Amino acid sequence: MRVLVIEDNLGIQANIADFLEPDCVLDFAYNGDHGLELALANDYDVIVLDLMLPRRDGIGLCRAYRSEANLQAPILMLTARDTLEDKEVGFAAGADDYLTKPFALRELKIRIDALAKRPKIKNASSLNCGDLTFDPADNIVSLGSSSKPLNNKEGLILRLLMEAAPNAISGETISYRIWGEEPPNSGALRTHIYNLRKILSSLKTRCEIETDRSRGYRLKERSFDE
Amino acid sequence: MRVLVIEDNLGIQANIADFLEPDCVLDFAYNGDHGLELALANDYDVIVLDLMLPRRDGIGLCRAYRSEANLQAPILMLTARDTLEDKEVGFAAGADDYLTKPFALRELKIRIDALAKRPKIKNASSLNCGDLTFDPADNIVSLGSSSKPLNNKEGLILRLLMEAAPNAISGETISYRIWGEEPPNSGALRTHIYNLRKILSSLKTRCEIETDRSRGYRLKERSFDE
DNA sequence: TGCGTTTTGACAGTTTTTTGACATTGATTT
DNA sequence: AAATCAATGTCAAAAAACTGTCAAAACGCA
Repeated sequence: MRVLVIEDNLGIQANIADFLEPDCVLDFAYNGDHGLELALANDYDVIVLDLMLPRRDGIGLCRAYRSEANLQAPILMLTARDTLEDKEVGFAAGADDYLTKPFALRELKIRIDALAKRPKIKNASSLNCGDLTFDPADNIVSLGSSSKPLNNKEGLILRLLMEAAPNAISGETISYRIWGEEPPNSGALRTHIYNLRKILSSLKTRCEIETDRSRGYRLKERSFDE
Repeated sequence: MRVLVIEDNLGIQANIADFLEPDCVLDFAYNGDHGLELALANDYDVIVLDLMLPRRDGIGLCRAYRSEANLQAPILMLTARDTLEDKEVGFAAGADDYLTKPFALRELKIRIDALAKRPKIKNASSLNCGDLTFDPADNIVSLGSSSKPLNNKEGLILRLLMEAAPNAISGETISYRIWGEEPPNSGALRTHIYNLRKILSSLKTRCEIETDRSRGYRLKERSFDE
């Protein structure tokens, strides 16, 4: 079972780690931004979310996750706030369970197990931009009736481009989202972009990958006069 | 939203009714037998279950429901018992949430709403995909009159594939669901898929296990022209 | 022990991913 | 305007990863 714990208090973190570690693979995030990033990038069975976080508020994180994530893991909120209003806000933001501090670790464990049992919700998964459609579930780009399968990396890159569109996304960001801390040490990304472009143009789409020199890439619909 | 409330205390019942009635269609059961009967016969969005019941204990009811119901509604347990052991027993019996008396009606409402959001689990006794039928109870796949028994692992894998169909399910996920944290350290899964394929093709089914390279396997019905 | 189940390990074939060498581009400096 | 430099495009080929195949070994149980 994979669990993401977004909690800045190191003591609580350590407790949770000790208690859950035998049964779970745990990832930790120490602030909201990092937490959201991990949550979106990976497929967890449960997300444990403290509401008091540096960098990004837990409620906001939860909302953002619910609206952006493709595969929705259940979220268990953890907080010292225990008024009904707080709970209402938490559940309204998309929580699935709510535990107030101090709590027993065993109860946390029990509730995590219960949450993990329920099936995950899939968000409507297909993306589009201009005349193009991309379905990350099966890595297929299509324009009307014609379509092409992408391989894994190409799919990831196109997904990032589509999610970012019409803004540019930096090569560094793409690289980090795909490879994490250790990207290949040569211009692999360049090659993938090159291949993606070939595939897109073979589809005769009006979308193309623009490069914004030294800033990144952008997926854009060509205007008629080009 | 349809909610079944299994609760013998008339006062609590009335309170719940008053509070939830505007948003929910409520059914009430006053004892365990009646509760189980209603639960199995109807399709509720949530079941609120008091644990102290005449005629049939709530825990037993919950277990019975989980093993017998085809469409599994989430169960919220309601009880005065608040020790961790009680909660453990409750969740182990199949509860999805657990609220101890006395509780605020608003909190009950909030949690009911949260539970209702999640999709219900299907407990279909037999699965099918295209022309194939698989009965997980006795591990037999069949197509019309011809059928083949599967061994344990093959059955588990076919079940996962059928549940996921028509989507792909990753090798990692299958592996985790079958072996947990410690999968065999060699390509056992590959071998099982290989054998499953042989069995399927011996049945002359139009379903086949497609592989989605680097993303997993998918059970798919061949189209006519293939 | 014997038998069915499950895992292992080796190999081959395929696809994906990375590498590296070189060309091109655009901005900046001289 | 020419020279320069970093960023990017292009492409083929090497490397790595993934998958299918199958026989044999290990396991678990009656």
